[in-house]
Amino acid sequence: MAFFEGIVRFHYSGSFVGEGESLRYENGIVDELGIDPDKLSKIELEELLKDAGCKNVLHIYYKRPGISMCKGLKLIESDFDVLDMAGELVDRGEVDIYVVHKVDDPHDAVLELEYEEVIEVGNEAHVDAVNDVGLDDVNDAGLDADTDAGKEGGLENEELGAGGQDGDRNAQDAAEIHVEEFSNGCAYFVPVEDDNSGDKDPEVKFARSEFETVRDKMLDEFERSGFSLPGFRPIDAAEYVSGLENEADPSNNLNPEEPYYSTDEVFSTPRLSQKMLTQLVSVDIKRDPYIPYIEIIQLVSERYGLDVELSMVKRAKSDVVRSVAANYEKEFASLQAYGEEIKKTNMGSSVWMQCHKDTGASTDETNPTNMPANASNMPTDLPEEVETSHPQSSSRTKLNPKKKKANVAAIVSAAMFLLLKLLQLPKSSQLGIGNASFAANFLSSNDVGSIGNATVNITSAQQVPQTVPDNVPDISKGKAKAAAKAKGKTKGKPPRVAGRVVQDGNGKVLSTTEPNFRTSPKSKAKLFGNVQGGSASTCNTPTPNWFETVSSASTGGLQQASTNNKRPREPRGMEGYGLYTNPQGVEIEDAGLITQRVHKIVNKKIKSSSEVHGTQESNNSSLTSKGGRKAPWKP
DNA sequence: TTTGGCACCTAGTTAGGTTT
DNA sequence: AAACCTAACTAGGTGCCAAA
Repeated sequence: MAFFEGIVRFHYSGSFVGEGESLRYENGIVDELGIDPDKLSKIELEELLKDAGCKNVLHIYYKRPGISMCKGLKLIESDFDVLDMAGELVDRGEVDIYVVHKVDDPHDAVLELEYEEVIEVGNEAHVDAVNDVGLDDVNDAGLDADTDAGKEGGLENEELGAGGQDGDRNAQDAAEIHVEEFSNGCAYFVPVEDDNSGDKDPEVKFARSEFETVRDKMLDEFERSGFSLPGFRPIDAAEYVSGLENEADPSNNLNPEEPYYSTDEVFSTPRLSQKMLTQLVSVDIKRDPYIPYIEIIQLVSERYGLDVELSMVKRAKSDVVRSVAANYEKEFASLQAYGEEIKKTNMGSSVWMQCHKDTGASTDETNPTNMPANASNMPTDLPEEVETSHPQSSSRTKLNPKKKKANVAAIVSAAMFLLLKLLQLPKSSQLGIGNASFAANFLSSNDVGSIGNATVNITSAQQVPQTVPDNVPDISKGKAKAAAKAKGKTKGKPPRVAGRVVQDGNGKVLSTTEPNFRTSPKSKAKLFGNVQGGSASTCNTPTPNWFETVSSASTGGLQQASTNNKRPREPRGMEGYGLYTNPQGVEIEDAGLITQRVHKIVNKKIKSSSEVHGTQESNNSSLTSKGGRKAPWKP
């Protein structure tokens, strides 16, 4: 039940006319609805309009109350805009929404597209008309229409309504202007037709012939539409197979009201290429790199009315992510120069950089950092090679290729880096919703031929605030609570990482101890296979010195890795803790809750007959060697 | 060359069982 | 009841191939 409903006034089926302060929306229908601002979303808005019979929606604007039409219109592009609008609705109690419709006639749409191409070659005469056709480039900053096409042509569009434009001009008007321009010297073609350079080059020659084909088809298209242009080549009826005769002359159509759809490859609806899709969704993917494919498909469907295949979406997303990563690399590469510049231009500045390498060394020697990276303590006595995955990356990517190998020291170094980053947070800091995790796959083989992999996850837990901060808008509190609730669903109490961090008063890390990864003897046995009592895997890698097993509460000795002699419960269980102290040694806070989970999933090529850990310790992967699902295990 | 479809593979989550 | 674990599941990435 809504506690508050604001009045939302929908204006649709009309169009913007006038200019400047006299800009207005005319010939439209107005519907008023009482709406709970908390329930507003872009999809909800579109649904409401759809229910009202409002079709061909191109753009939705809302007008900020109390501000004139020409300055107060804001384009609704995402839920963020809707949130802004909801804020206005709460403040003012009402808000106006204006709908700009698409051009109905497909012919007009074609002309509109082609018309913009004319602008790209710098024909100033058309700039105003573009805005008339569909408010395409009206933005939210006072409707300053600044088109990319206009920019390329060295033009700058005038503010909507302030440039002598007739808002009620329709696409046909635009097309006529377009045609006039063509008949007056065929501006689109002249630069190419007059260019005789490179005639001897076969590629240029071929390109010219292609151009002529395109030009002729385009002229044919105009002819069908009743336009007479210089250079027109009459359509050869022989080119058309039976059933397409009517296309040669629109007047022969049985139903003149029926819109003409060309089957011409140039003017028919172009196929949405993967590259185009990449452009369409790149903003959304950059905004949320973890956006699921299905959401992208829905988004494209809702926003553009296009159905796209999953594999296309996959590739598009992949391209965007790759391009972003490339940018990161460039930016990272310039960090040092940036730091030098800061020191040079701002005397007295200090620049600290913490670098992490994928090689064995964990720090760059040139780094003047006071954050100990413990490179010298990095263990090097772990199993041979590991595969790595990037923190917070859920899957293998091209940037983290399957075959990429790094030594164990690098893995632990990376884990350390993550841990230090976590501990480095000031007392009041939160990582936000979500886990930061690091995973390493240990590929272990040994002389009896078993091959396995283990995953070590170091996960920051409970980083979601228990209470929603006051500065979080009401509208998002529910989501934050839901996320917090969802995070809290993790079962059991995972083991912890122990470490000591000394901070200064500003939360800056002065020193740390190397964290000890503590886990049960059984898990240790599974990882390293050298504990008395046998092991799940039969590899005999020495236990690294950083890997600490929990001692017995009664004997103080190490526990046996055996299901019939399990580690007894201790008051602190297996919990480690992170201790924050100030330089005087006074505890600041319990860093805790940086957890480690150790799993082992072993794909044994030769199954051992002595699986000492019983049913729970089954080392069979749930996957077959072919990647399929195995039948559920039954005792 | 692009796209769709598929197989294969990996990572992360969680329900529910087992052990202590 | 807590700690720990596995199986089942979902989501996603990569490579290959055939068709357009």
